Amino acid sequence: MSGWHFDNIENEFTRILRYSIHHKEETRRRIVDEASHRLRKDGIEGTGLAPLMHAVGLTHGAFYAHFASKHALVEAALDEAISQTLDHWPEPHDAAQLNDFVDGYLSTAHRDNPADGCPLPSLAAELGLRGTPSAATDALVERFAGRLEPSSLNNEGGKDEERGLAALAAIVGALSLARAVADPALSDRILQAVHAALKTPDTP
Amino acid sequence: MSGWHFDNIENEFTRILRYSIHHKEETRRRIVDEASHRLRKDGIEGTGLAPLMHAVGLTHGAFYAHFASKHALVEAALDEAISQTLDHWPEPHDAAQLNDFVDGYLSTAHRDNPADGCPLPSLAAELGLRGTPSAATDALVERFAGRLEPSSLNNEGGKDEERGLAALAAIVGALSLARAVADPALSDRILQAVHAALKTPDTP
DNA sequence: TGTACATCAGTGAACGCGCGTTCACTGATGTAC
DNA sequence: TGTACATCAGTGAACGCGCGTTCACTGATGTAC
Repeated sequence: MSGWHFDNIENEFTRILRYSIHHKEETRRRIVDEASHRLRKDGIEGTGLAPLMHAVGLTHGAFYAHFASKHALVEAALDEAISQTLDHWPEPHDAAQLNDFVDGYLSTAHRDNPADGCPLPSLAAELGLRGTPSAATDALVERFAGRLEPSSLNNEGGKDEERGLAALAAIVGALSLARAVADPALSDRILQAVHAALKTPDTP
Repeated sequence: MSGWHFDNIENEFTRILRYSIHHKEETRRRIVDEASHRLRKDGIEGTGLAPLMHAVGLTHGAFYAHFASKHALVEAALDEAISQTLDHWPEPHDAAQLNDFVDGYLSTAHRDNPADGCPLPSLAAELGLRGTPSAATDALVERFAGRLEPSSLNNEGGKDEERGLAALAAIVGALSLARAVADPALSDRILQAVHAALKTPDTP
């Protein structure tokens, strides 16, 4: 009797998990993933819900089965972009890995593919102007700056933390500017210039 | 006879200049000026023509008496913002003036008033993503980088031009990030960090 | 001086469109018995 | 096995709104004679 009762509950629970939640979670994940790329490529205002949902293979009406509002999606998609970014450029453990980090960040591939890159160069301005700053952005800044600490922007003075933040500002600014200028040669020179400036003293 | 003829033309010309062109030019100037501030504060997509025109004291219908399209206004307003920026931070002639330059650019006043500041931190991403890069942006980057050349981002190696571009990337990135983060303390630390990194070696 | 006319910056209503959001409905899946 | 019912992710039409853009019109200014 009580066994049957609990079995019933478990079956009900399993059914919900197996079909309802798993399937819905997967769809939600696909929406967030697509949005995280579109956000970095087209900006927040430039990312419309209808085109987004159609890219995922659904009609736009389905959106509100997954999110309360566009703002909720933007938060989730930004978190996803940040998480992908932190995974893509992991903590460097020696000077060589740090150089790889900087090389990759300042590469033309990164400049030319904002959709798959760091959200800071593409979204920092919009996040700042629109007054929707999230703690996630702060976390990305702090963690990225931490990973850049061993590099030295300056010859002496200043704490490591300061150097990391300055290096982050330089690479984010470099990518922003490299994408904004019309002349490809100038764009390359910007990346190169910051690359040279960030060379650690022990790797001349 | 011919004198009367030419006088007539001159009067006609004067009339057109005094009322028509002067008045219209003044109105156009007011539209461009207002737009240049709104662009830096709200972005290109965030700047609507109707609110803009009403801020200038006109109805939105009058807009197309002055500009062929929103795009034409954006170009003019960006040129104006760039020109204002170059005027506001003139060529430094010694280390002290260069330090004033960097101090002003990285000030909390500049961070907190994007409408009156450099268009690069607020507009670089939108200009890059939307694929509307103008030669004016390139000119601002080149000239600003030139003005920052005496500063050294690195202890040695690299040409002056490289150092100027790297310094520009750092201050533009610093402002972008300082505006994007939620925590005011982190925002201040970013400005401070780049400020410390850009201290010239001869002014410790 | 007075009347008829020309100019043209600015008005205000309207257009088609894409936006974020809502909602009654569908249809596949699974349960009840 | 077969029929009646419940669930719920997704559909598709519709909403109000602000956007960039168009256009017939107004009204102040000045000329013609």
